[in-house]
Amino acid sequence: MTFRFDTHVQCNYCPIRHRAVCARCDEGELATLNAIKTYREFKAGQPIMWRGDPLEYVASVVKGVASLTKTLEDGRTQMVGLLLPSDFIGRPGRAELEFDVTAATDVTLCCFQNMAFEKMVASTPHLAQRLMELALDELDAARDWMLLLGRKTAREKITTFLEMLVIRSRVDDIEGNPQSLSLPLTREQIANYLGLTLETVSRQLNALKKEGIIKFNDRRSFEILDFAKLHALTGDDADGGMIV
Amino acid sequence: MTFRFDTHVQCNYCPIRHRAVCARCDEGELATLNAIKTYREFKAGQPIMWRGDPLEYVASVVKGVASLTKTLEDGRTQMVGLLLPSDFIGRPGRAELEFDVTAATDVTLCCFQNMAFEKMVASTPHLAQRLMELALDELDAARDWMLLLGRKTAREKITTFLEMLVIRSRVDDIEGNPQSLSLPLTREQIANYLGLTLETVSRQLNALKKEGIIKFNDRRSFEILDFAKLHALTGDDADGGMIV
DNA sequence: GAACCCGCTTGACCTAGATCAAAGCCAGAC
DNA sequence: GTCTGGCTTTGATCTAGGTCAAGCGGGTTC
Repeated sequence: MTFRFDTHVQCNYCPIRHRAVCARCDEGELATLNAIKTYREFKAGQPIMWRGDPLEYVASVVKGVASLTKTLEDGRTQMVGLLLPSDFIGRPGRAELEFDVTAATDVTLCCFQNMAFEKMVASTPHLAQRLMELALDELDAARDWMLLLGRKTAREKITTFLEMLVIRSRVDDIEGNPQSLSLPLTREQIANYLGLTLETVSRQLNALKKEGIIKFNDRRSFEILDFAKLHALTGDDADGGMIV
Repeated sequence: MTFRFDTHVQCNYCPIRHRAVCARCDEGELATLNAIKTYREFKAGQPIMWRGDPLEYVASVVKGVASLTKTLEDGRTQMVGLLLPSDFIGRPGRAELEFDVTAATDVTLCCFQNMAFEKMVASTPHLAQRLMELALDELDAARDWMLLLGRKTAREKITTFLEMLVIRSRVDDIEGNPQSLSLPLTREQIANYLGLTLETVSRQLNALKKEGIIKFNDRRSFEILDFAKLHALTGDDADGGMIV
């Protein structure tokens, strides 16, 4: 089944219905949300929100990939989060963002006007709870990434990143080919996510290809040929908190 | 005024009363919390909680400094958080921790038995709200640190760290000498926080001393001699999100 | 007060990854 | 078809910070 998000899709048919901020809402709550939501589309590369802007709406990512980035005065940038479908943009009780949000691929958002949403959170424990869960998930992810940025080698960073894509996509593409994955970022974006340069990313990726661990179909999609070897290169322990 | 935390201090006299998880609680709510709280003390270096342990209690740091650390299988470790007075340990709705918590200095905690606390959160919006705020604060801090770990130079890392100590201590030591700051971590701990080696930390610190930007009183306390120069070395923009 | 330990400093050297530079490879525009 | 511009690859070189190693307080123990 495919959807067109430029129309007002019913929540029941929404692909992220059971994982997004609305996951725990009952039919009544959903109806209320449904009334205040609007879809917005962004082309790859388009800015979604800027750091410091007043936060007019909050949103769930329905489709596509968005990135959160921070920048130093001289232009060095670091991605501080990658938003995949069902992830949430916006922070309850905060007036503005601490980073830029950009569409990495074409993105569809399910947006809620901020004030209305806040009001609804205050009176809907199901929403408040879920928001807390999502915030804690992000915090865990941020801390895993701190370990990666501070202590992992280039090789470990790349393999950890690829493994994360596999794990997240297993959840996401229910019907899709589980082997062939899309690489939603350019080499430069990957570099900014991993705290590397784009040259190092390119070299590592091609080295993994030569070693028969991964294979590219085209430049933006790849397959894992040897998952065990990939995992062994991440530096994480065998069980490692990641549930596969 | 000084307190002895081995006795059951009244919340009203608690030094972190207005910033900790209980900040928004009214008198009645405070009484309930007061009834279920206990103080615990830890000597510097002692483990407070281990990763993967079931979370028996949650706590506020009343006094001292605790660290959150993650470790790779080969022993490389990265600090993923530094808990100063009023910071909270534990995560609502989560059964276990994703990292180790260790006392960096002597630490006093105000502990709440987990189940009782959870129950109280569910029925006390003041607590739930404050918990959410604290989680988002931690998330912001984690993301600032991701930028530091991924993109800053050793010099920038050290100066950012020192600046953070100054800013946090301005809030903390209301009556203390604002100039002389305690350095609550060893060189090795600082290195683990900044994604460096202890040798590099030592060299950078001594270089800053030679340049007349900081000065050591003894190995564990220092003064900032030139705050403007210090800030200029952090790589952050002039306004930079940090409110000083 | 000698021995020891632990955290720290300092020096010499090395390497992973950055930097600089030059092609190669599409995909879309005209 | 070919031009153009944005990615990507690949090579040569450089360097910040890591690694290894030796020594230095100064606080505690016996």
